Amino acid sequence: MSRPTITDLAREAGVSRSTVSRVVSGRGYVAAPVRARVQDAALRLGYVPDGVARSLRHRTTRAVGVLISDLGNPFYAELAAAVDQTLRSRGYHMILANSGGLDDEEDAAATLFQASRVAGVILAPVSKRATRRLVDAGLVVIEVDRQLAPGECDAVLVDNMGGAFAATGHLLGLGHRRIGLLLGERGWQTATERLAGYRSALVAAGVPFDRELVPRSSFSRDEAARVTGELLDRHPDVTAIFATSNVLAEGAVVEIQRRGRRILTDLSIVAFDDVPWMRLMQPGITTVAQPTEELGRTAAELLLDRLAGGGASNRPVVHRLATTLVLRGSTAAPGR
Amino acid sequence: MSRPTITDLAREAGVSRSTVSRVVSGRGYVAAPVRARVQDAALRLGYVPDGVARSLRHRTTRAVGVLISDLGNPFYAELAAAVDQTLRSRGYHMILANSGGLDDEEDAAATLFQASRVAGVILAPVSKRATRRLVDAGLVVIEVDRQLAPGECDAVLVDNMGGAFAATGHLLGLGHRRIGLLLGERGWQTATERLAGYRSALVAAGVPFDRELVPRSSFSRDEAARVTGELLDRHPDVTAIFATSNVLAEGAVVEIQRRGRRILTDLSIVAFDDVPWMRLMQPGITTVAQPTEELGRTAAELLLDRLAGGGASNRPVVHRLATTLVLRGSTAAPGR
DNA sequence: CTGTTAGCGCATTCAA
DNA sequence: TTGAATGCGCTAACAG
Repeated sequence: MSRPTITDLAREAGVSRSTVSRVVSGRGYVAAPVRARVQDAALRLGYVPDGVARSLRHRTTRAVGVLISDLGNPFYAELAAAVDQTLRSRGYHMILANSGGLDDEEDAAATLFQASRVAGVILAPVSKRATRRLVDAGLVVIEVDRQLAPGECDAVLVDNMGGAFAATGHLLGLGHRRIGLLLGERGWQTATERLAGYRSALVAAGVPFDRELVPRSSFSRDEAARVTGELLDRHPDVTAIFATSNVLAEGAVVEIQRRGRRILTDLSIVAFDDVPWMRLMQPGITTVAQPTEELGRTAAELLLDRLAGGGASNRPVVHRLATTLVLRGSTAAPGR
Repeated sequence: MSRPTITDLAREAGVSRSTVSRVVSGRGYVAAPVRARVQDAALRLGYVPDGVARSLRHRTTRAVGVLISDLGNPFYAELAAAVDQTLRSRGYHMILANSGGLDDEEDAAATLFQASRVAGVILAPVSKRATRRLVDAGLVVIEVDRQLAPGECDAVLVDNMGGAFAATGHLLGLGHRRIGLLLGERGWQTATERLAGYRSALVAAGVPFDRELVPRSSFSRDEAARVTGELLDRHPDVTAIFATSNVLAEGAVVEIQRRGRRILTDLSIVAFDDVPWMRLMQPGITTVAQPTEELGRTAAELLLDRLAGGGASNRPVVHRLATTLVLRGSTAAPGR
């Protein structure tokens, strides 16, 4: 009734358990006819090797812990999909968890990963605590999208500053001087770097930075909508908005529409992170595209290479992937 | 250097391994001071119980295999997120795999789940083979979104026929008589049921069914765009399109825009499956909303209940969740 | 209340 | 080329 083990297989095929082990694991010598007999029995019994027992024996698994902020956000979903695909093509699989950006959840996930004896971890970190703990426990860990523990593990990031510089520069080039910036939570590395890109573009153009144009908000759509409203109320001279994530952009668009203002004609908008709806809008949303699929693939490959190459032997590497400014119709000269 | 085990803990705390086991697993009697001593040692050593060894001993894990078609599709991503959340709140976690709608991939995932000794499986099935194998192996399995093995396991579905009936009825009520239907791959239960809803709404309105208005395509965005183009070319009398998934709707919208036709004014459109961009469009896309979060939560709860209640004791249950027609601006009387 | 013993299913010595 | 023996880390009788 319960699932067959090598012992059942051994009895069925009339050989010892060791021999069965050799054929199912594909290691060691086994005479061809014996091998065939065992394989036959395996098929008959519907035998599937017990990965748990195997893992205990090998003291590691083929599982990789993947921790992202929010599966509902298409950016993270695509990232996870890319990680999964790369992992599977090399015989690994993924234990996926959402942190929701909460460090308690992140800690819980880290514990889960440790307990599961995963081969490694890929995470979009929330606090450096979890990363550090995992690294200290001897696990291979890769930080992705954000880096909170530089020098302690590999990281795969995008050029946030360059992307933000390009986006802001594009608006400035069109003649905008009062540009609202939707940033999400401060303190997150992506936010900090995108802010830096925005500021340095302003400096390059000789336009003064006005902190009033950078309202505080969370990363949520609704808060982005709210602060967009406040921004437009308090600063009617704002002619463009740079929303530094797909969700923030969504909030901004919702609010602009709610007020009956029209994108492009009344207000230019640039986003960060290209997601499908931005192409569907009319006009399409100009945005800084991230190489999301490459981000996930690179992280997974880095991890797998570390595993093959014997862990954290060499020093940590950091990949910075380039972004691309995708011009669509949502940006034009002000006051048109 | 390697991770501490109960043996290390036992030595550190000066007790036997069984006692350590009792305190870390929280089962059995342990004197308070001894307990404290062990917990102390655990903290000092950074001990985390080995879930693999535990699983081997218990002959089951706290992992649930989750198989969906495509993480990149917001419907599945949201579904997976809901499953994950419910699972985690009850101490389980998720091994997530993408089938991409391919039965080979599904088989591979089923094998992985079996090998991983998951407590149960939630899947959006591709072929009945995998479900059957899993059920035969004694696993608790829940089919979600589609049911391919009726009577063999629980299923959580939405009222596809009712939703399609409502959507089509809405268009008919506005006066449309020639309604294109984008269905995706035939043979998928969702497609079949949505087609049935479309047809019965036509019957109810006394409008003849024309198979020419139901072009063949896959579920991909690009193919949806292509067949939308062909449909509009061959049948200029079509005044409305019903796209039965969010991705198909995306393709239809892209093609309509490419031709410079305008939604609502030139052509009404109704979708199935409410995703964020449909609210962002102007006009917003009228659609049949699925209770996606509830779908995932219900599936997870059903699974967990089965596990608690001792497996597949009682007969399979099927949940049919209601859909809601969300009226937005993309539908109007024809020829306006 | 605590320790001893045995074994979950598998892979790996080591002998034969 | 095959089999016997051992142990991965943990839990569950059972005896003390």
